[in-house]
Amino acid sequence: MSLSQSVENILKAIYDLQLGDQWVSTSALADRLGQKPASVTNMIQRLARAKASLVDYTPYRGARLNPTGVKVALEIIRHHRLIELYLAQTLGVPWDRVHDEAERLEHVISEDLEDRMAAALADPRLDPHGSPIPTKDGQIAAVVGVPLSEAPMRATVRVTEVRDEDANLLRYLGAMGLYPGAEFTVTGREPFGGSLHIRFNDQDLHLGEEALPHIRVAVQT
Amino acid sequence: MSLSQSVENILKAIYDLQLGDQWVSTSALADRLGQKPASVTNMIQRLARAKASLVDYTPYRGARLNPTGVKVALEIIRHHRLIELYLAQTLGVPWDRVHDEAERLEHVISEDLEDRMAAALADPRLDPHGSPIPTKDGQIAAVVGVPLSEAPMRATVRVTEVRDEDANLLRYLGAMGLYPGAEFTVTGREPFGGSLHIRFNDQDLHLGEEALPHIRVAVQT
DNA sequence: TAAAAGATTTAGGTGAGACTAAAACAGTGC
DNA sequence: GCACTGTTTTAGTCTCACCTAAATCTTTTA
Repeated sequence: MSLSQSVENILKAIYDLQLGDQWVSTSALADRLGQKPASVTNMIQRLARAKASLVDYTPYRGARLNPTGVKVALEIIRHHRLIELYLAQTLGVPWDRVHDEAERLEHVISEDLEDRMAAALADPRLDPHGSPIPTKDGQIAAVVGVPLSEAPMRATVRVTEVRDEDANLLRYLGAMGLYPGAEFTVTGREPFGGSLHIRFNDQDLHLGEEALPHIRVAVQT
Repeated sequence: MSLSQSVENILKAIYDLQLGDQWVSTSALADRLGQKPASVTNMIQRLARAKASLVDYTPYRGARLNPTGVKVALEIIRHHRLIELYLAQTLGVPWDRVHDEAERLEHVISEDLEDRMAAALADPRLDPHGSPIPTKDGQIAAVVGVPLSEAPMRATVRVTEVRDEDANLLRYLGAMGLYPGAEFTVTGREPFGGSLHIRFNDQDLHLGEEALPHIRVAVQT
């Protein structure tokens, strides 16, 4: 039961976009995958009427993963995040580049290689962006922290996760040393739009509004 | 100028089968690639009439790489062999399994990753099977040694290379410790067929005729 | 509540990469 | 030098993964 890269990518996209047991629209998927909605509809329909189906599909509602689909998606995400951490840790690939590399590698590594990387990293729980790595048996830790946009004013917070898709943001944060684990204080918020001023490491930084949903923080007590 | 995996594979196959500037037949390529001759003809024709052509093709004669094609093929082979060595050395993948893994990975690693692996291995010259790794600028060392079938009787020889495609042979040789660098003596040859008896490490081993062309040795003076 | 706006699907098309069956060609043997 | 044999190409078909344009459905709004 080996899947094409296209299928693996669409499963991953559904997993990422699905909230609870809600449906994911074809246009949201098309957006995420950089394809046209009609193309996604087509793929999803083929996927849904395959024998060993992984997704449920209702016309005009959208798609969602069934339990088997979730398991498969988590396997792919495990590959992705293990590879990211391996590349960062062992080969020194900067954290803003590991995503693109993992995006291609995740589809072609064997289970054996997965196991060897995991062992070399001593069964890690988090990737370089702070995202949890699913276990081999398909468990995934709950998300920690809240989006930075919801952090209270003047609070001291610790970065728990930075979403890995936006290489520019990662480069910017990385240059500042603002990795998961770093602590900073929320010093101000623009009245409209909501971009944020923070104090980190004796520097005042400004985070644009579009960056905030990509950053999760835990408010320190 | 990024090539599909199918195209990369066919270029590699032509490189492997091409002797000097001779033509490689479509059926030989089909054999090597596990496809039908008609499929190969089709692919080659498309390849040959592409603008930036990498292969010459003459109907009923076959295909061969032009200088640009050779350069591209060597880049892919560099990827393949670097990956093999990296997996063996760094992750402990046994030498009979690195080939299959590299076969998939070679098409998806970035130049940056190639460089990082090469640096981690201190710019290696040979892969785990003793095959030369092309340099980044497309040079490749000459083959060392002769096929074991041509080794003289009672000679002491040193293994220089074992072709990586036959996992069973690699497993057998590996179990004996017979890696590149190992020395043994040719003790006997079967009159017909030509399978070989050797003495290595105080053991008498028997190598079937089909194994001999896959093993290259340097005769010790 | 009906029409407009927006989202989604259907219909039809393309190119890559494979296949089979049939036709064309090349090399050999008489 | 011609027929036979085996190789190679041509012709036609299939699936996958995308696309555009047109039709259909859903939701919003007047």
